[in-house]
Amino acid sequence: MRILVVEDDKRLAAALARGLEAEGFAVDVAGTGTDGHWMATTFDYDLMVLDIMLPGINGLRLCADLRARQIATPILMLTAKDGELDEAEALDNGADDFLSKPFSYTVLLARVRALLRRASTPTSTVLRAGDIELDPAAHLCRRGGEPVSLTVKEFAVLEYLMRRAGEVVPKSAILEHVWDFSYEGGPNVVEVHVSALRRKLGEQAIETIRGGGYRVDPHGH
Amino acid sequence: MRILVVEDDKRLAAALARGLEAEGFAVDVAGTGTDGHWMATTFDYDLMVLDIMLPGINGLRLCADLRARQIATPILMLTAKDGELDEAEALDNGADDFLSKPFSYTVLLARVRALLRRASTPTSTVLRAGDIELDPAAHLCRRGGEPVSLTVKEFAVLEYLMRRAGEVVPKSAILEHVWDFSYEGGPNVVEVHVSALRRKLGEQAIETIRGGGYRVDPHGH
DNA sequence: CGACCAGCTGAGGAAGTGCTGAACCAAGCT
DNA sequence: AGCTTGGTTCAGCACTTCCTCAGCTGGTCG
Repeated sequence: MRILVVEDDKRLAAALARGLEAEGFAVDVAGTGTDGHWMATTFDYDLMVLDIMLPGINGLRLCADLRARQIATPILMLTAKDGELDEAEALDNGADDFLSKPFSYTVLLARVRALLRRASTPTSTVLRAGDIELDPAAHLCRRGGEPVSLTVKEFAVLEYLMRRAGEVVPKSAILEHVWDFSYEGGPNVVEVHVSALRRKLGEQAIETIRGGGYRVDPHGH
Repeated sequence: MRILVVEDDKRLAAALARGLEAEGFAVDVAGTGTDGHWMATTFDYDLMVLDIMLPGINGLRLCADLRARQIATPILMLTAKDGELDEAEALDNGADDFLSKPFSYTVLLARVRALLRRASTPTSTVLRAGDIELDPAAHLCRRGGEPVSLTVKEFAVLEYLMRRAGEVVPKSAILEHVWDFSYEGGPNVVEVHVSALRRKLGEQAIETIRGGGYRVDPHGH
């Protein structure tokens, strides 16, 4: 899951990024509204956190503009302390939720989770594909009922593939969603992790589409 | 379990804090409605105790506002002596329960426990996971029927993990809920206590998810 | 048929993460 | 006061995880 944070306060931005990364999200940070706009329209995020007060384009404008471009990504707006007006405006401009500063990281995380949950399929927390099931909340993976232990990265890759079960997912997409922006390595990392996953889950768990990417079959081969 | 007490009578507030802390709760105290509002929106509490009469924002307003912000934390309202009106109003404004002054500490504690119980699993006072059972009210822990003596902190950590049985709980979450506001230390404290718990309850009682957090299995491994 | 390209995988190394024993401190008890 | 107990910090250790690299495989196309 990839998140864009647009926030000009460097300390806050860094804290958010660190915290969210610790939860397994891939986080990109933009320091101005203009940068944020560019990144939001250039890459494909699963959620955005926008500060309302920004140099360049402000958060409300940014939000409204993204909506106008049909970008439906959930947006969490950070409003100034006790600015009740801001909050109404945030919602009017297409934000999904707001949070007034100062806020605790835990609250933010809860909101982020709620938004992601609301945005994704509103059913069952367990992902299934063939004889493989994956429970992201419990960090639990089973193959034919037998538990399989996965590392955090492996889990993230598999989760992403399974959320897109049936589709061919290009390596670049996996890279973009599981690794963050600042990662400079090549697509081989993905291959390495897929290889590890296959060792644990069986050859046929993940199909390779040469020149295209990977694919997990929703009904197991 | 972390509790916010908003009470302007310093003596009462201190007494409540001391008492609840002795039970193993992490307690933060606010002396005015305004402070209370800030803390309630900034940190993530498991329960709040609000006095209805407060300088700044009064208890009812505070409560209503928190509900408007989608904060669903259980709220116990302290109403003035025989104010039957207050009680109805408390409930109307989103409080979960009330207690009219003067009250005994024991009664308060019972209500607090009831609210916490209602908020998590909607049944039974005892938490169970595999062969481990935990009775927060009696401060009692058994492993396979055999009593195990736990310190207050150990108990608190285990209780939090067991209320979230099945989920992966990040160390940061444990820190936020078991330690209060003023604690500045790192995540190693959690490791130390988990280590102690494992020594007493067995290696497999608490699972480590590297890079993720800890998890207790509801059915015991 | 042979060169090339995409992808696979084993090895190795560096960094990160977690565990635990020991020391230290504060508070309560005798 | 001394003792005991619980909580915290710290440092060293062990282990895992992740990434890079390089050689390999097998399909594809000139």
